[in-house]
Amino acid sequence: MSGDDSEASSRYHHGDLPRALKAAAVELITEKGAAGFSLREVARRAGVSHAAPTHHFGDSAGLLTALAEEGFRYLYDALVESHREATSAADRLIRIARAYVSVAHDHPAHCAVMFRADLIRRDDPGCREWGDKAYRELASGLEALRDEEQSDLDVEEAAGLCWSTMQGLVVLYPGMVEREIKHATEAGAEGWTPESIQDRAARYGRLLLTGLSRSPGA
Amino acid sequence: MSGDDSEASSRYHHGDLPRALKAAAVELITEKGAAGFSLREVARRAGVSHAAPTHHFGDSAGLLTALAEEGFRYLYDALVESHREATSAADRLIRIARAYVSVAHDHPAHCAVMFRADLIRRDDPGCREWGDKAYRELASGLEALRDEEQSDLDVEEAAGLCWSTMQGLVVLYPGMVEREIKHATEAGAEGWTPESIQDRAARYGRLLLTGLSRSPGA
DNA sequence: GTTGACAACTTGTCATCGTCAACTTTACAG
DNA sequence: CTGTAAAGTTGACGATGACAAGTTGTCAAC
Repeated sequence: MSGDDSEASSRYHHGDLPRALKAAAVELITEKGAAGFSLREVARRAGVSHAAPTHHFGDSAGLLTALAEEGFRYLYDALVESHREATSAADRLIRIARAYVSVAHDHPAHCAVMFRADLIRRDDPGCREWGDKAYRELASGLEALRDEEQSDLDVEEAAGLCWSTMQGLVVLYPGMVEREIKHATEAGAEGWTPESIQDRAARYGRLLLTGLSRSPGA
Repeated sequence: MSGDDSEASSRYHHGDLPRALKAAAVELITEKGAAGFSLREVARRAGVSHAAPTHHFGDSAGLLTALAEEGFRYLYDALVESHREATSAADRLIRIARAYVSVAHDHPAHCAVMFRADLIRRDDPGCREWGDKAYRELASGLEALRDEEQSDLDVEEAAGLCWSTMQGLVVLYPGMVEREIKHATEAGAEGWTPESIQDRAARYGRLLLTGLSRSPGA
């Protein structure tokens, strides 16, 4: 009746356990990476017994799938914002690149599982829905680019290229999703700030733009 | 003295266990993905006890690191071959793209661990050595491109872009390293053959080439 | 306002996993 | 023949994911 914990409503036994579990999972993955994830540890951090998550997410793939869905939602939101703020099609491509890196930086734990088919259920309805929406948002930005500047752009092809490049960038460079080999830098892994990777993403976007703006069917 | 098993020499107790373990690991990862990997299962498939791998690889990260090193070696070899067969700098970039996809297709298990900092020891000397060699081979191809066609190409930048794009391509498209969400295809995951992905990689290479061949500092 | 039913959560168990320590077997040097 | 070290085995420990069964809280119906 009176003893509310902090924020969540008193609809359930212990407040909003699903949310608490997802938060704990994010925290754990951020700390130890996707391989360090453990359902029991998540439950422990949420202050519940080791079997509590079962009733909300089924198994560990269920929890991680929920995280992936959330991640795609973040990506979708960021892309929509890019779309909204862009002043030209060219500007939009660069903003898309920055958006991708922003999401990876702001939500590393989500990104660490979003593309891991071995950890999540990629055919989950919600996960698919938001993933598709994010991809379609990217494609629509490229359609605008085609309409404004170039008529012979293969949108599907270009979207695949952009998606792949940004995904590779995020996976490959240190400090983003999980620390990674630093072949591309040789000089050292330090010196990679979120801003520098953002800038790199923007330059890549520009390079892609240049390539996409010429006749692709050469 | 006389009872050789099949191929390996009789130098050790049971032939060439390290090789047998790596082969079993490749088989297991190919079947069940990187997350389905288990040291004990590998030992089981190699016909030895669960603790045998310890004496050769230390722990599971040791075995996977050895696999990653092997994978980088495959990549290096493929890139060297691309370099050798190329008739022009432009042709080289396309061949590099194809090479990357070939390695991912021929050695999916290796590629599934090569970029997984949470599973391998990225600072392992051998792993670093071959990874660096592969990257430098890519960079040298781009240097040739710069020298032959364009003088103001930022090689480091271009190499990063190519590396990221190919990595993303390999990770993202179904049937390659591990089956993945298929946002980029929507129509369905079927219809993705190794050849079609190879062609896609080549087209991406061409697009990148177009972008890289113009002044990057626009 | 008592009862009953269901959701939320707990406790206990099982097979499996990675890692460690101790033991056994084989190869080879002296 | 003997001793030593590498190669491989057995056994054990704590931790994990999944499952089964029990417990607690909540809310609707009467």
